[in-house]
Amino acid sequence: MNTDFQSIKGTFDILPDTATTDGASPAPTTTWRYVERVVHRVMARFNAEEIRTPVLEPTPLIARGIGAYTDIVSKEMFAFERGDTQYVLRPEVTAPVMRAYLQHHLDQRGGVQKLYYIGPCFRAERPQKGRYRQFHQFGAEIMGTADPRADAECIAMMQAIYDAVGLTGLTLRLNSVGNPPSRARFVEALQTYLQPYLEELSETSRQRLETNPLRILDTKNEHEQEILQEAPVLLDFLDQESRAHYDTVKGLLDDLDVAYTEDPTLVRGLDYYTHTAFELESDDLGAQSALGGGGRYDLLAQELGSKQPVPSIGFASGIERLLLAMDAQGVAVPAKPTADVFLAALGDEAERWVFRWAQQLRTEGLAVALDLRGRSLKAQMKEANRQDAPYTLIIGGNELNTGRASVKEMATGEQEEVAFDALVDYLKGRLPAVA
RNA sequence: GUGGCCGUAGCUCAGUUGGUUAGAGCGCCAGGUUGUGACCCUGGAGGCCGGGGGUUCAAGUCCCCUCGGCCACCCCA
Repeated sequence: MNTDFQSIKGTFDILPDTATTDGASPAPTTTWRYVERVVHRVMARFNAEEIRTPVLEPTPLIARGIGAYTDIVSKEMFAFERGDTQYVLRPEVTAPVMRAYLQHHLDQRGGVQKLYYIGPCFRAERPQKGRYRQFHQFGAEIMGTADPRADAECIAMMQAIYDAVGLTGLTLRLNSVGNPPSRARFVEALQTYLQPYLEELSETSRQRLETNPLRILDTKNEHEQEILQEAPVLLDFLDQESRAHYDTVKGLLDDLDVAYTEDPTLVRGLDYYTHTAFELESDDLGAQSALGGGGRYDLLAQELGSKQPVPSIGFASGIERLLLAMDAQGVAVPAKPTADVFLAALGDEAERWVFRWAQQLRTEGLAVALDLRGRSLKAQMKEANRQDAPYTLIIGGNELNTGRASVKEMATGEQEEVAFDALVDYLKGRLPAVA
C-alpha cells in the first residue's frame, strides 16, 4: 500500500515483528522491551532511581552545558525558535539531568543522587550504520560526590548491563583528562608542541588547536597520528590530586573485576569532562564502534549557574548499537509473547458466544485472540496456528447444545471437550503462569 | 555537511543489444475438505519498476535532477 509519507530521514519505526525493511528498527519491539527490562533490572541492583526529563530543552542549556565548540552544538542540533524561546531536541541527557537536579534541589533529598534514564535523543548527522538522527540512550548519573568509588561504580554499572544481555569481547577504554589546572598545563604544552607542525595539520585540527585542543588527540588522520607519537602525554601532566584519583579508580575497577585498557589518547567530545573518561567499544559495529561512554563532570553544575559545585560522574549508551551488537553476536532474545488461547467460532450464535467469552477469559487474566473478520473455521484455524497460541477453543452448534467446548492443544493436535464452566480452570491449569 | 554503492509486488530477487498486457519463490486471501491449523494441490489479490524531467517511433532498461536507503569520511550513542 502506498502513501505520500514516510518516516523522516534518519528516524525509524519499531515494528512488532522482524518484517525488516529499509529504514526500520534494527530489532522488533519485543527486543527493545527486553533490553529496556534488563536496564531497569540492573539499575535496580545498583540502587539507581529513574528520572524522566523532557525531550525539549532550552537551547542555551545544551550550548552551555556541552560546549559551544563541540560538534554537537555547532552543527548537529535540531533547534528552533518560537516566540522568544529557543528550543532544542535534546542531543544527550546529562545536561538535562543536571538541570533537573539543580531546578528541583535534589541534593536536599540527602545523600548521593544516583539517577538513570532511558529515552530518545536527536542529532542532525548523516545517518549510517549505528547512527541515526533520532536514537535512544540509556545512562546513569551519580551526582553529588567526587569519590573515586562513584567513578568505579558508574563504570561497573554500564558494564553490568552489557554482561546481563550476554555481550562479550567488548573493550573498555579508560583515561583521565585531569582537573582543570592539570588540563590547562597540558593544553599549553600540546599547543607548543604542535606549533611547528601547523602546516601539516588538517584544517579542522588547526581550528581545534585554538578552540578545543584535546580533541586533536583522537584524530584518525594517519599523518596527524604520526605527529602525535612524540607529543606530550596527558597523563604526565596530571597533578598529584588528579593522579591519585585516577590510580584509585583503576584499583577499584580491579577490585570489581572490571577489565579495562588504558588509552592516553581517549578524549571525550564534550567540554564538561574532568578526571575520569571512558568508552566501551565493540568491533561488531563498523565505523560507529562506541557502544557507550562517559566520564566525570565536576564543572557542569557551576557552568549551568549553580553556586555550589555538584561533582558527578555518568555514562550514556546507545540502544541501537547495543541491539546491533546483540544481533552480530547472535545473542538470544526472549520470543515474542503469544495469546494463550484462540477462540474459533462456527456460526452466528457461536460468534456471539465467543465474543462474550473472549472478554470473560480476559478478565481472568488470559491473553485471548479471535477472528474479527467473520472467516471460515479453516481460516480461523490457520490464524490460530499463525498466532502460535497453545490452545484453540472451537465453538459451533454442537458445543452450544452440549455446553462443552472443544479445546484443541495445537502442538499435539489432541482435542477434548470441556464444560463451559470448567474452562477457566482447565486453561489456567495447563498454561505456564497467567499474569 | 562530503563521497561511493543502491532503489522492480509485503519480503528475497529475475527482467535478454531499449521493443507487445512486468515475472518467480516465499508471504497474504480464497477454494480443494458446506466443523479443524502445521504438509500438499489449484486459483486470486497485490507493482504510477522511489519521484520528476529528458533522449527515442518506443524507457524498468540510456542521461540529468531529486527523494530515500546502505556504507565510509567526519563525529559520536
